[in-house]
Amino acid sequence: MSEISKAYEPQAVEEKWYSRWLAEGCFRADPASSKPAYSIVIPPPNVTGVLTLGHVLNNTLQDVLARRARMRGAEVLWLPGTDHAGIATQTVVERKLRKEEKKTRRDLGREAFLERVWEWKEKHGGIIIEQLKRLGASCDWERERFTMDEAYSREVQAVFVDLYNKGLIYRGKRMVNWCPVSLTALSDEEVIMKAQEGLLYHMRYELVEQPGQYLEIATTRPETLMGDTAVAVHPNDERYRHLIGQKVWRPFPRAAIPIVADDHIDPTFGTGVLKVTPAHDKADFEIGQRHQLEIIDVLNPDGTLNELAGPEFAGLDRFVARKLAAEKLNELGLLVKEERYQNNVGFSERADVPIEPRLSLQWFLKYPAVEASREALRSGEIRFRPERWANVFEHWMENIQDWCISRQLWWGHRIPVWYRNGSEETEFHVSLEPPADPENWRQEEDVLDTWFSSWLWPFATMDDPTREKFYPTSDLVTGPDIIFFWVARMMMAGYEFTGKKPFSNVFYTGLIRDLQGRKMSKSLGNSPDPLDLIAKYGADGIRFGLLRIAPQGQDIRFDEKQVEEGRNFANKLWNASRFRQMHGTERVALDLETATLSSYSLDILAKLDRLIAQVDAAYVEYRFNEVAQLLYDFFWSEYCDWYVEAAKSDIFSGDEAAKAGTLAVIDTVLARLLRLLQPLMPHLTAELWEIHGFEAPTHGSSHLMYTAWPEPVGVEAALPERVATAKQRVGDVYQSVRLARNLRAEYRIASNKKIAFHLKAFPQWAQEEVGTLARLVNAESISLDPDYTPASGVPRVLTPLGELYMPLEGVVDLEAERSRLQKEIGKVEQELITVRRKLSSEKFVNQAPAAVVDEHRQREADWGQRLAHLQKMLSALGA
RNA sequence: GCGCGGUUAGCUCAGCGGUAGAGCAUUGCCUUCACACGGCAGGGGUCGCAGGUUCAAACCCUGCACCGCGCACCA
Repeated sequence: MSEISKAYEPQAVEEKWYSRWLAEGCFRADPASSKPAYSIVIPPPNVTGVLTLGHVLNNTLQDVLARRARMRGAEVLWLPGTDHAGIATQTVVERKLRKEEKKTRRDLGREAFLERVWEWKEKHGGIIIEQLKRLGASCDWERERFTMDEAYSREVQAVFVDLYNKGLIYRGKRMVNWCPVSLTALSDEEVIMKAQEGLLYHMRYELVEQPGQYLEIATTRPETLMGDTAVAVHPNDERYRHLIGQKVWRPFPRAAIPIVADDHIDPTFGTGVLKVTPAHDKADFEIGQRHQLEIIDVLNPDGTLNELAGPEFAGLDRFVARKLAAEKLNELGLLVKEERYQNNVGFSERADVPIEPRLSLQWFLKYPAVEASREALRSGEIRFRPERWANVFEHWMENIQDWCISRQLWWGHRIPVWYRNGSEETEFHVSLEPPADPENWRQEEDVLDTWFSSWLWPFATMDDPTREKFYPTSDLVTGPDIIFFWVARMMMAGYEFTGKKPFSNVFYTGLIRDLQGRKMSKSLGNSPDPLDLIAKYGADGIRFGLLRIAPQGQDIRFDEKQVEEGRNFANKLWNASRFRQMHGTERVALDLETATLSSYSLDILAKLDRLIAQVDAAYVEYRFNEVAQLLYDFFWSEYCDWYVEAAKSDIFSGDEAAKAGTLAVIDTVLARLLRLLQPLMPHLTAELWEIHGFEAPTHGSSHLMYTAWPEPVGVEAALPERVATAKQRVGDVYQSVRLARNLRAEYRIASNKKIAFHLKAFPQWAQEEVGTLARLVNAESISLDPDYTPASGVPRVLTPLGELYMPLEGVVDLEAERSRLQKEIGKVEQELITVRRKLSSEKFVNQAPAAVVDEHRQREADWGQRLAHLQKMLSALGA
């Protein structure tokens, strides 16, 4: 086994294990299993998507949960798949079509275009699925689903029909958010408010009844004034009260429009006068309804102006028209001023252009099961972690508006509605099947919002036996940015259509940002390709690195250093295993009763037991970063830096019993550690498990991933007194080591130089540990002569094991030693003062918990003893 | 405007009532028989500011400042 390479090389190992797991069906979920069920559905990435760091974090967390559940004896289903992502996918294919064939989708026609999209999907879609495999995701790939699969589509349409029949879906002409680029309506959630630097134009409209008198109006959108059908003031605004009911001249096209009074107007904003454009603003539309105003739509769907805006404007883009309108007002002497102004403008999430409020005929949904969903969170039937996201959810649910679910796209689930030809769409048929006489009917052109299919994901992806076993799902891992888009809607769909919650826990990850705190985005080019990172550091490296810095629901600033750290950790594990293999490949079982166990061994076993308990506790709270950190600290610091170094005494001692005992402990620690790390670093741990030939109880397969989650060794319960003594001694030895190394470093002694030490005034047991102490401080020897009399000025330090002297030829500096000791005494005195001040406070002694007071008393005694000892050493130096 | 986060070592972040921590970076020593993707030792912090509660506050409370996010919006 000594031929294992010096550095861990992840690529080959990761590939080997992943294909082995696939070949052996390790990820397969069996609905007929008698094991308890554990299930997760993947948040389906867009079929157009490529893996981002966000996906890496999100899916690593899911994998950790799934893998740990397997080790705890669950039958695990992690169900993967992709989302058809209506607008995104259609846009990608349209762009390609335009670029390669200079054609639009309309040139091809609906059917031919959809064929192209499917072709594209077959060829390029689902890249992300292959990328997830590189990460080590233990999804049951045989169950991969797509939101446009036949069965899934049917379920989507059935849900539409059902909701229609329940009276929750209706069609209506309403103000919707219109995307002038995608040419479709959007839901409120797909609109992102952004602060914009713009201009506030102050213009004036002449009063019809009082020529030469003007009403000043402030607006950010002069290009819509051609659609103004009124101006409005607040009914109680003294400045304008007398004008209500009169008229003003709209300058172009010139027309007299009324001055109306409406409560919606804020008299303190601008001039207190609002131009009312019912066709192009939601609030204006409502004012228009209240006052029966005419609606003049001056915009085309693509955001250009139409002929109603007048010949000069027809065909102009809205932003070009804005400037022109301002110029024209200026020419007419109607522009009072322009001032810089910051306001919020709604942008289309996909196309990243300002949306237009637009009156159009759309399908809407009144959300079902709203109360059941809210109650689920309140009662704890569903839990969010971190819990603060529940407030966000609650707030949204409170103010919930009907959902515009129709989209003017081709790629998606076509709405199952047919209109009778010639009926002006007043007679229609809502059903899964077309009407019996299809030639007389025409199907609705629109498709459904992508999220109208995603909200069924937790159950529409499952067949009956699967649902029986695995639904409701256990955990959901997703980003808080889709609480409304997805999580809330899944809850409503779950209760409405299955009568059950869709999941028990929702874990919200943080967003991954760059070092400047910016969101990762393609356009900024600040998003590293995870595949490159995997190639460079290994999948386990990136997994561990991200896990370690992923606090609960907090945003993360990503630094490649963190991945490097993960890689280094993997390498350290590799080499610790290599070290073990160098001392024999035979496994030695640990028998606590009979084995020869050093204090160090007992101590590390106790620490291992504590680690297991801490890791379990962290998992209960979904504190993944803590899990990673605990394992990292234990392994690197406690195990490698301290235990293994100390254990070398036994390994190289020639005492076979001591060596065997130590190797058994090493095996015990490594075997448990590999199991604890399996969910985090599945490939590396699988490889090492096999190299070592470890064995453990399993849940039905010999793979590490199916071994039982580790139980504590129970060393403290088995050997309470010996462990207590060992802990005390090991603590003292390690502290002494630190002090001795410090002494060496202070005298600038090269790390590799062996030094002879003398130890005085030691406890009896120190004799047993002096060999290990010598090894750890790289001592030539440590003599224990009680009569040793140091020459004046010999470097010395007081350790828990006694006075340690480091006689060096030519280094006898009385002054230096005196000042070193005095400095040390000064520190100890300071500590004593602090502790004594505390203990002299009556309130502290009477009111603090007894344990805390005792701790302080103990501290006082320790420091006091130490002070006395130091003073003795100082006087021995000769004052 | 309302709400939610954040502010701790040069950087990225843990800690969230009882003597300030990690990784990276930095300084010095070391290629000694697991590992230089490494080891040892060190330097570096009045825990955003101001009050308060408490025997004890980085941690709890109140206010303020700055950064980020969400919701709602005034044209």
